[in-house]
Amino acid sequence: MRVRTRFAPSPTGYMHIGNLRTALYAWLFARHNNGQFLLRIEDTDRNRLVEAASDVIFKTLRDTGLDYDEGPDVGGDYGPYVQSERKEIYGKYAKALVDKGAAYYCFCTKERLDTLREEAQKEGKVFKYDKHCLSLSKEEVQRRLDAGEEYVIRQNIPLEGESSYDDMVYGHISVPMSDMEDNILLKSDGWPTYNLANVIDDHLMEITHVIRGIEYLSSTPKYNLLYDALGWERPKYVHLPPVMKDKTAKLSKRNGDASYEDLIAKGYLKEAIVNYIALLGWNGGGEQEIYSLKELAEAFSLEGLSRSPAIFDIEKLTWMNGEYIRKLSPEEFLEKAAPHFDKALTRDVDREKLARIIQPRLETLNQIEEKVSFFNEVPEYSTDLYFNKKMKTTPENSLDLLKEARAELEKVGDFTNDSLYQALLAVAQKNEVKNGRVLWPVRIAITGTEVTPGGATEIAEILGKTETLSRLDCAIEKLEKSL
RNA sequence: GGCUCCUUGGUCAAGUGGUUAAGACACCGCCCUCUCACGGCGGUUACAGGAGUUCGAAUCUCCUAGGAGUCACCA
Repeated sequence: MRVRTRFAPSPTGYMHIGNLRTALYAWLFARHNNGQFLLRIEDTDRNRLVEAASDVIFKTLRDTGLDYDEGPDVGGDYGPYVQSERKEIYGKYAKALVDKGAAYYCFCTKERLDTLREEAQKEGKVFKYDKHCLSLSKEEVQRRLDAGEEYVIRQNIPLEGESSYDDMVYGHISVPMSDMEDNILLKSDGWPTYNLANVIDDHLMEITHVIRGIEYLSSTPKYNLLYDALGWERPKYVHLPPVMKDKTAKLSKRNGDASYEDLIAKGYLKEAIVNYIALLGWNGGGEQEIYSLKELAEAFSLEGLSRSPAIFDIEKLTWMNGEYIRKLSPEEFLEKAAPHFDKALTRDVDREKLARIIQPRLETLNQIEEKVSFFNEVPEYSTDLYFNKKMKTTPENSLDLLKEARAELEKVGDFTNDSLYQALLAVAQKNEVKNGRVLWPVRIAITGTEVTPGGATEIAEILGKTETLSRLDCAIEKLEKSL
């Protein structure tokens, strides 16, 4: 039997990390087993429609490399893949369930239900529908249907016994019938609820493994009753633990927590995001942490899935992102950095050289802006920056060496790192001081910044001779004034 | 509250009756070094608690505690 998995999100307009991870795992399982992966849009809640929300889903899956064999925008033999285009199908099966006695028409008004709910609450009990309409005779049901009365179709849960199944992650799950309610399968607006739609679609689309969030773990026995009533084979189930923001709260857009788009906007690489979330709830048993999508597909197995919630740790993602940035070829890096350079640089500098010194020092692409701003102009700074204990520099001793350094640098024809470094080293040697005594002040003088990506001579090379000397002159002048 | 599930360092986690209880992030220290970062080396920190089974328990059982999910004409 060929493995078929699916990702079935409801279109909300963004892709949150937990959802993406669910899609990833479903995709990985399918690919690992040489199976098929499909996308289905669950939009049966007509009150919550969001304009063009499916586009975010299409785009994110395409972006991350989670290609689907069937789906709304790619077609397939089991379509349509959007639930709102399958309305008649659900109605048909809802009625079939009624005929089999597994479901029944219910005409109870909102008012009656509310009253019941209130009473239950007063008595401190959990409200459960009382199967009131189950006792209606066939004739009466027909009469009220003919009269055009509003109705829903409810699942008829047996009064006794239990329903159980074996989850591939959580093991044996068993729920007493008495704890299940006669949930609504078909709403009064004619649309199905998730309870009905997921069962019909997963069966019709021949899904072999249902991979979804843990929120469905305890309602799955109810769905199984439907499979049984229809005489359908139940799929295998793989429920996934949640992705948490902290110990007690789930990651959610409502809390302002990062979505996939947000992370991309913050300068994270899609490969790093995918790699990181793959490890949030799964591991291959070994020590490998950096995985390409392809490697993940090869290594993925259900045994590696965790049962406990995982907290989303942006720090580790950030570290991993740094790893991915460093792995980029110079060309790839330049391409990804370009928009940030455009934004950050007002002066014309050699981007290739700049890229070379900055690439190993980045954890996110967005850090480029802050790290290169001194190339545009020297910021306001205090001459206190010339104090450095380890280098044994002070504004006073810096001034003298700066003057000497300036004179030497002016003589350098080949204005490259190596030559510059040699020139400054010579200054240090001549004065019989440690290298830092001259390198530190030079770097401060030409950057006005305590921490820079790269050393004095690397930066001088990028700045160029004219700019370097001019900055040195300004710095010398500034020092003289302050002393 | 009922039901279902979960519980190894701050975080992700390996571990399936006998281990000095891995590794990674973070943190700290040292080295490298023209600052920072990278890299290298080292360090602090964990089996939620309690009973039991067993020669022996992070691993099996039970209880307690904590947490999560669910209990909609949302998915």
